[in-house]
Amino acid sequence: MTYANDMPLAADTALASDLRMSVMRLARRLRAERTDSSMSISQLAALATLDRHGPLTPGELAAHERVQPPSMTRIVASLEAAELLTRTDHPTDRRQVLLAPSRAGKDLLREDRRRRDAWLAKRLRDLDAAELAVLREAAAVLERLAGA
Amino acid sequence: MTYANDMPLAADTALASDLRMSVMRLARRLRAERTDSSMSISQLAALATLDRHGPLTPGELAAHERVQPPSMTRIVASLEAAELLTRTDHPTDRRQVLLAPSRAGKDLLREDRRRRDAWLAKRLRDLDAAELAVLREAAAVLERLAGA
DNA sequence: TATTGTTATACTCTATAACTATA
DNA sequence: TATAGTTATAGAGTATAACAATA
Repeated sequence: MTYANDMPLAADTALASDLRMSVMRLARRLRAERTDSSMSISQLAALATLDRHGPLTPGELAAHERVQPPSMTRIVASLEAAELLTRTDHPTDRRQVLLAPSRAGKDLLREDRRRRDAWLAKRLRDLDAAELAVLREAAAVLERLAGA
Repeated sequence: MTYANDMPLAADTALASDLRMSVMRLARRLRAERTDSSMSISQLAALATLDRHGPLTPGELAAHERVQPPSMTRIVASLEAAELLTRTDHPTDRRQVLLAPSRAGKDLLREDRRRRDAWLAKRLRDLDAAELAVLREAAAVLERLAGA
């Protein structure tokens, strides 16, 4: 029985509301489990983006993080001072530079992820098999929703 | 077959990682759908807490929002200036005051939720019946995880 | 004397505008 | 002349310390 496409819009609206609240609430809890309070959210986010996308110029990184270039200049400077990223010359354009996480930067990101995963994994142990199965399927669907 | 409780811990760690990433990513998208850019995140969050928990004193509200009392003084002052909340005298202690959202404040919160729900509901229409069923069950599980 | 809330002041983060170096 | 990045400066938002009013 595939009634979902025929259901009144109200049903999806209620699901949207429930889902939004539970997702936002869990996200707040996960956010609170940050590793290193010495690095700000913006600094960690910029470093994580470099780790995901590979080397970027400051301008590209600013665009990705939706901040203005001067703001990224400061974020990059602080990460560089902490030796969490490295700058290398752009191969063809001497105005530009390429940024990448250093070994220490990668280690910090890995530790950050590890701690958050550990917090969540610990709570997953309180769930039964059926609930875990639901989450396994839901993770993929949530990912698609976010990317849409 | 209920193998989940017997599975090696690594399996839950992988699920934790996948789930964390998808939840955080969706939360970012939902956050970006804010209604009213004239009110900051902190202001909106404080107002929403008053709406959920009923009248609170400034001190209680500061504790809920994890900010210091002087910071809450400023947030409350701005909400009051915008006529989004009201202050009433505490019934027994003249040092304290009770804060509650005004009618306009409730309307603003409702509009904010409506817009976010609409964004998500629109995307839910792209899913099939099985995926919607998974999300219906997952919403409850996620809620429990967040509250744990 | 302790507690609630506010005022005074400083720090962090981000923005816009102006500047330097390179294309 | 246009573009990449930085420096100078200003505006939010939050914190700590000091203060006023009430318990």
